[in-house]
Amino acid sequence: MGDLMAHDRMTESLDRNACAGSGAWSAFLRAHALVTRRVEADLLSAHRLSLVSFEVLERLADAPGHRLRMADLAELLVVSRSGVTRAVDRLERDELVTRERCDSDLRGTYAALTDRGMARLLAAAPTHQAGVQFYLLDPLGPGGDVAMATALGPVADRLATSGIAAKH
Amino acid sequence: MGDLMAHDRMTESLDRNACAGSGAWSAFLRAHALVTRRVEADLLSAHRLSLVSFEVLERLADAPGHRLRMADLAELLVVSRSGVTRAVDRLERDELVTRERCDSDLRGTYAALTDRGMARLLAAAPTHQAGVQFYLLDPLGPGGDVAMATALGPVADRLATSGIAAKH
DNA sequence: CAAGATTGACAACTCAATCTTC
DNA sequence: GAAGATTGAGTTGTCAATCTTG
Repeated sequence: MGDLMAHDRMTESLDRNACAGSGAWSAFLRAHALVTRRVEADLLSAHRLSLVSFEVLERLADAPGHRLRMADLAELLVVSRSGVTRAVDRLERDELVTRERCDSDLRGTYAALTDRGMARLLAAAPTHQAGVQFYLLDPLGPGGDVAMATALGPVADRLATSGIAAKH
Repeated sequence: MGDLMAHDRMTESLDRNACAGSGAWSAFLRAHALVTRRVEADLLSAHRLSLVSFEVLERLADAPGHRLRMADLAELLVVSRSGVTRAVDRLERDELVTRERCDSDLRGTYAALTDRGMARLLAAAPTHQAGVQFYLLDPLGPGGDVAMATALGPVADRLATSGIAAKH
C-alpha cells in the first residue's frame, strides 16, 4: 500500500504543463474511478452488493409499485439492455428482485423489488450514503454538491436523448 | 461520516421521487457513463482504439523517454496491476507499445511507446479531444472546465494516496 | 417490419496465487 | 520477507443475432 518508491517516480514524471494528468477530463476520470471503487468495496464487504446491484434496487424502490420495465432500467442506469438482463438475473437468483409480466404489452417485462430486496436495500443504504458523502461530497466542499449537479445536468441532457448510440 | 439514519426515515426518503434520480452523485455517474461511452465509440470507429488503450498511449507520450513502469501506469490510470498487464499485452500485439527491461531494478518492466504507437496516438488525439470538448466541456459552459478540475482535485487527492485498497 | 427482452460469443477487468528480484 | 509483474479463474459487461409480440 504505502509505496514510497512509486511515489518518487510519479512526482518526477508529473509535468503540470503538458501532462495528460491535468485538466477537467483527467480529474473527472480519476475521481470517478477512485470514488466508485471505494464505494463498491464498502458495499461488497458490508452487504455483498455490487454498486450496480445497489443502484438497481434503489431505482426499483423509487419507482411506482416498486417495479420498472427492463428498458427503462437500462436507460436509468446507462447500461445496455443485455446488461440489465444479466444484472436482474443475478438479483433474481438472490431473490432480491422478481420478474413480472407486463399485461398491457406482452413483449415487456417488469423487474420488481421483493421484500428481501427492500430489506437489503434499507440495510445497505447507510453504507452507500456514507461512502458517497465521505469520498465525494465532503472533498467537494460546501456547495460543491449543488454546483456539481447543476454543472453535470446539461452534460447528461445533451447525451441522454438518443439512447446509447449517437453521432455529432 | 457516521450516518445513523433510521430505517423508517430511510424508507420515507426512498419513497420520495427525487431520491435516486437527482443530486451530485447521480449526475456524476450518469455523466461519466454517457460521456465515456461516446468518446470510446468515436475512438473505436475512427481509430480502433479503446479509451483505455488511448490513455495508455497518452501517458507514455507524456512521460520522460516515452516510457513508464507498469506500476506507475496502473496508478495513473486507476486500474489494477493485472489490468495494466492485460492492456499492455494488447497494445504490444498491435506493436503500439513494447516492453523494456529496467536495468536499475530487474523486477521492473517499462512499457515504452513505439513509433507506430506515437503515430497512432497523434492520429487519434484530435478525435479524442473533439469528443471531450463536445460531450463534456461544451455542456459545462465557460469556466466550467476549470471549476470541474479544481472541484475534483481534492477528491482524487484524498483517495489517491494509498493505492487501490483503503479504509476509512 | 419495429420494439422488448434474452442468449451466445467474446472482451476486459479484478482477485488470489505465483515467480523473480530486491 | 516485501515489491514488481504476470497468470489462472471467475465476474461483469457489450455486440450481434434471435425470439416473441405489437
